[in-house]
Amino acid sequence: MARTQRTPFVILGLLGLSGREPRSGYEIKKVVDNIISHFWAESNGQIYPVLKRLAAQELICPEARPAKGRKTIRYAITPKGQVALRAWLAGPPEVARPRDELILKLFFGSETEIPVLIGHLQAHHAAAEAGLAKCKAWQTEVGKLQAKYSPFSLLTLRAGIALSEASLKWADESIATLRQMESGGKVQRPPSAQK
Amino acid sequence: MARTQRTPFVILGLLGLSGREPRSGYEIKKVVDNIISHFWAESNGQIYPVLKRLAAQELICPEARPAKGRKTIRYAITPKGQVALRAWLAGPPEVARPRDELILKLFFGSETEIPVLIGHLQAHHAAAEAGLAKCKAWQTEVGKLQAKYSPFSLLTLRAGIALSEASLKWADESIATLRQMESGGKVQRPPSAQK
DNA sequence: AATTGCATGTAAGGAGTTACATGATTAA
DNA sequence: TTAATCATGTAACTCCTTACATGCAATT
Repeated sequence: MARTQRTPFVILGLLGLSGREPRSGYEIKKVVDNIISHFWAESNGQIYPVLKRLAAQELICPEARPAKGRKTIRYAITPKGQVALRAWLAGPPEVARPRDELILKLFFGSETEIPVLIGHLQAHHAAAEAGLAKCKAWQTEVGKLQAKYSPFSLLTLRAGIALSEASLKWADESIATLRQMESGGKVQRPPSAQK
Repeated sequence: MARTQRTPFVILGLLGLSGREPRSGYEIKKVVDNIISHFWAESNGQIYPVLKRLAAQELICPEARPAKGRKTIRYAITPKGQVALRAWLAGPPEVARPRDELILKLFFGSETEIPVLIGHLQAHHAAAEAGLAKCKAWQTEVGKLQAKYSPFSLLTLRAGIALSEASLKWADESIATLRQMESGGKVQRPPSAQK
């Protein structure tokens, strides 16, 4: 009985955001990818069916005017939908079951050649750096257009930045440790970089 | 066609670890829960079927002697299994699709009362602190028994510690920011705590 | 004698992904 | 005209979890 579905609440949340402008599935997908991609992902195969279900439950409501030109269905959140959203938001956030493949491969490092591990870490480093840059760019963007964005998005961006930076630093240290191990130095313990 | 299953490789990896002592499903589950729980989780409903499949593929091999007393089936990794494990370890680690429910609820914070958000953050803080303590305890344990543990486990513990600490610090700052917002201060931006 | 821990497993069910299908509209 | 983008949707498939079932052994 897998964890209960979160997609409905992502949709309700986004439709409830500033202005409460009705949005189509396509637009929701774009917002997810562009704005909250550093902590959330959704696929179309999930969005469209949920959209229909939410409409059937009257938590969202398809826009009356059929939007001349393209065939787009924009949905708006209903009062009932807002109630459901708020109830969910008030509940304790479920903690994701940890599953970090990079760490796992590192843990089994004795079965691998060190340069391979260093490669994995470098790839992770690059990805984290890209993510960090994106968060920082967003941060200045949000800082400028404070009218458009909620102050809460700054909180979440800070999370992305803090975690990315920590991860980056750890990757650097780990690469250094692995290089030492490789060059014969029997380093049994990574240098304690803590204060 | 969901992401390919990682459980087989967790099992192969653990069976391939120091000593290559054969282990039962029950023991594997305990090792996962006790030693790598800060970055990986497995359920019995996954372990036992995979164990059978791996045995059928001859990547692992059930122990000959039936272990008098209890009915336990211990498996050892085969040479073929080691090849499979190494091939997987050498491949690029897949990055998990991000899905952080705490951050999501924070992002939709305008639909919630601030004290509720603070509660979420405090719960997260407590959990992160517990995780951090566990990693640190393990770190000293591994440091003492260096013969028993690989130096790679120190690398992964450092990851757990670094990430927990960053998360903890972020949570503290966020709680402070929310308190300011609550007490009327129109704080539009969290205090930039970066150097 | 009863409870706890050891130990292996199965059944049901949902979440979520990838990949494909379909078609309209706009820009080159 | 061709390609890219807009836009919605479905099908297949699998991972994974929860919950239950079963029984032996050791302890209290």
